[in-house]
Amino acid sequence: MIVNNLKHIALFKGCGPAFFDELEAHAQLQSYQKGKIMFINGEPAERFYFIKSGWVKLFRETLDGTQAVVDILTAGHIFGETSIFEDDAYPYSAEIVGSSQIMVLPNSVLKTEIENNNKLALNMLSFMARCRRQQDKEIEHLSIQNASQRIGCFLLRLTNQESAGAVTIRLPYDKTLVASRLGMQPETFSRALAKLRDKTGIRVNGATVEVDNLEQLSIYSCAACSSEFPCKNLMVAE
Amino acid sequence: MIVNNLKHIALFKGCGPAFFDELEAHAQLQSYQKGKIMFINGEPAERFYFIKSGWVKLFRETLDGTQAVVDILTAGHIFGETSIFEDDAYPYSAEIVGSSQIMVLPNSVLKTEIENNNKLALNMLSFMARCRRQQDKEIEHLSIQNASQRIGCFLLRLTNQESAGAVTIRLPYDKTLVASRLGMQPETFSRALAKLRDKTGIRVNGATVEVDNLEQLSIYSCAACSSEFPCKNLMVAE
DNA sequence: CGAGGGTTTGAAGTGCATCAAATAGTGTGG
DNA sequence: CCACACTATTTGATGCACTTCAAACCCTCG
Repeated sequence: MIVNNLKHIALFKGCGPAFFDELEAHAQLQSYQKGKIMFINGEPAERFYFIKSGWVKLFRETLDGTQAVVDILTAGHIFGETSIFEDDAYPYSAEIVGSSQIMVLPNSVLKTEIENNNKLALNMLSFMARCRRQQDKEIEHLSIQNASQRIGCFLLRLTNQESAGAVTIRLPYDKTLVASRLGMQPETFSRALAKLRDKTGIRVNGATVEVDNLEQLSIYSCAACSSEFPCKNLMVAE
Repeated sequence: MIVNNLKHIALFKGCGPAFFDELEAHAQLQSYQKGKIMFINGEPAERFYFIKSGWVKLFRETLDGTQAVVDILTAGHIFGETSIFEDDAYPYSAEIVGSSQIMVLPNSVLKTEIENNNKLALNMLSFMARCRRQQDKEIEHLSIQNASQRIGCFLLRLTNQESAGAVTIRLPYDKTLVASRLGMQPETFSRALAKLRDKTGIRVNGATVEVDNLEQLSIYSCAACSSEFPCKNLMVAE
């Protein structure tokens, strides 16, 4: 079954075989190239999507063309599903930013199942609660962290929190894209990363960042954050 | 019954009398003075709260004491309820900012009911979806609107969208508090409001703002917003 | 009337954006 | 394998928006 991947994500834990059969009946696995727009903000939302591989950017844009990046997702994440609670319209636009394999699924099946299967409704609630918490943090960071600290925080989220000592981090996508994800200009990103390097002793080489002392990075970045120390992982993995 | 107010809010539509009886059995109606801290971020979350009257500020603060205001709520809103999906810990702190009458209720009853009553779970999902959408907007505004535009947007949300012509708006609380709600300093608020006045022809007198031409205000404020024009109401009323 | 908080104003500094241009890196066809 | 085109990234110079610190002003309330 092509929907097998879905069986392992937390959101669908506790859903019966009938549900997966129904999904399978309408599922399509597709490949998309960088630049492809999956849907745009406000469009009627008939489908949700599961990312098997690749990268997807969620964003909104104003009349004058300025973009606000909502999130950038990768393998294992779903998107477009929340629209079933919001007038069946997508609350953001989605664009492929790295060639992706994506499973296309009907929202109607999900909606029906949520209405009838309380377990799924509860999973969905936990999921949404985690998203809200993440968004809360996002708001906090935008208002009280400076550019360098936001980058540091971003790097910390890329490490597996467990590793205490030295780590090597690879930026998952373009620096320009990271910049937009963090709500700053590419030029600012470049300068702020250089400043972070000077302040915390990290070494930057292209998309590779080496950190000898995670704690020092944490002290600098998390100074302006309400999170417990050290920073809890903010990723909403599925 | 003191919980009668709860019967009319959208979240609890479809809940049976047994649920309200159970709530009633543990409900307390209390009065609190300005300055009272209801709970702090991270504390075990045993209760949720319904505001009968007054104003409550939700916020988080960093080690160095900087505050990030999450939201400011008034009569008809509930808070502290999302913690039941988040390790039973409050995700923010709550402080009374205007003397309030508040109904104190046990989270356990709510949790049990959500687990057993699918209708309530679905209501909760809609509610959370609306909150997420609001937060999305919040993030967008912080990153692409300037101070004056954020104030204009805030004023527009205080009007009842219907009224097309001239309106008189009263700021619901301190200018200092409005400033923090919008993520700016009181000084910046003062100057940005003056700028907004010059740009849109509104008249400001203490806490009273008179708008002759809502559209002009809307054009100025919503230029940097992805919302449909004019701005949809963002309040998450209950 | 005087104390104290809220609000405004002034002056100076900081951080980020913007515009412009140089540099590095990548993929292309010859 | 090189030259070229194109994009990503960095660097420099400048301006604007917001913050910060300081002080004045205003308003309310005892």
